[in-house]
Amino acid sequence: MKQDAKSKLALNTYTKLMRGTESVTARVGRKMSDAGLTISQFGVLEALLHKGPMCQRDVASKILKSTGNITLVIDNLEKQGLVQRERSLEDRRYCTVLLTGKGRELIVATFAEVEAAIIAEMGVLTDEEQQTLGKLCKKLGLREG
Amino acid sequence: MKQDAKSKLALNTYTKLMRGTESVTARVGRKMSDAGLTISQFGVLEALLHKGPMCQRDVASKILKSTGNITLVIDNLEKQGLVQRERSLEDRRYCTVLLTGKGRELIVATFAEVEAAIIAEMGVLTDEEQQTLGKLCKKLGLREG
DNA sequence: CTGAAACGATTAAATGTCAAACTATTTTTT
DNA sequence: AAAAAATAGTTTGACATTTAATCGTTTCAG
Repeated sequence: MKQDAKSKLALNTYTKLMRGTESVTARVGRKMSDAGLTISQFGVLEALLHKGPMCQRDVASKILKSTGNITLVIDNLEKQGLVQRERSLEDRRYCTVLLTGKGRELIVATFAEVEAAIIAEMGVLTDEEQQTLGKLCKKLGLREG
Repeated sequence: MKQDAKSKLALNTYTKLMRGTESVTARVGRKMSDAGLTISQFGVLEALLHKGPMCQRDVASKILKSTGNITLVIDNLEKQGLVQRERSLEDRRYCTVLLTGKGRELIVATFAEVEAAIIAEMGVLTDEEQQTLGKLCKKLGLREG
């Protein structure tokens, strides 16, 4: 294949990857916003649900956002009574963040919705296609830079 | 395959898709921020470069953002002297947005950088893999909802 | 033990994002 | 032609995001 055609293929593939992903993200994201949650808020609650209480730094690394960001997201979740901060007694630099009852209820229900939406989205691909897609995406993500 | 395993596969594929795409986006996006442009700003300039002057509504639909958003992005580009607004004379509701010389220079150079980065990113996949990835992503994006 | 370095969290400033309300202009209806 | 509907753009308010600066706390080295 000529270099020029190779470039076109690469750009074309990139575009399809972006469009497809955005499209899926938008539809799955709607389940979150239907529940009154942003994607980040959902991510925080989901991490707390599945990994248990943790400090803000760990939350940040779990959802791949900056710590400055997490402060605000948790502020907003706290205002809504979905999570609670507890300053650690042993090391007062740490804030442990934990779900409230209300928060747990909401994230359990919303997670189920989101999970179903993801399964529906991926359902347009056969199992084999999904495996292939996963493999290719993993390859793309590898060279962490 | 059992339903449970099917669900796991779907969630797993979704995660890989998101991670891989984020990873690529971050690295390609660095070329834009190196040039002092945000992703949105790049998108606007690129549209103007390749499609020629257009009104804000068309810019918005081209980069898939809300019109309220575009107003601000173009405000910021205008402040930097990269684009220029011209109120249409026939229909005064329309603003035609066009590149300045400075804007054209910047986007031509930056686009080349970004294009090279994309080609490099996709280069970890063989041509055949790229074709497969493109096809699968297209399938995922289809059911516009 | 004390000062320096490291670390977790917070804050601030710049930009982006959307949705919704609003303005100005044009087109359509009656 | 006047009223109503549609359209392009702007503004506003709430949230997100990053980077960099700052605050308070803890650890560690001398």
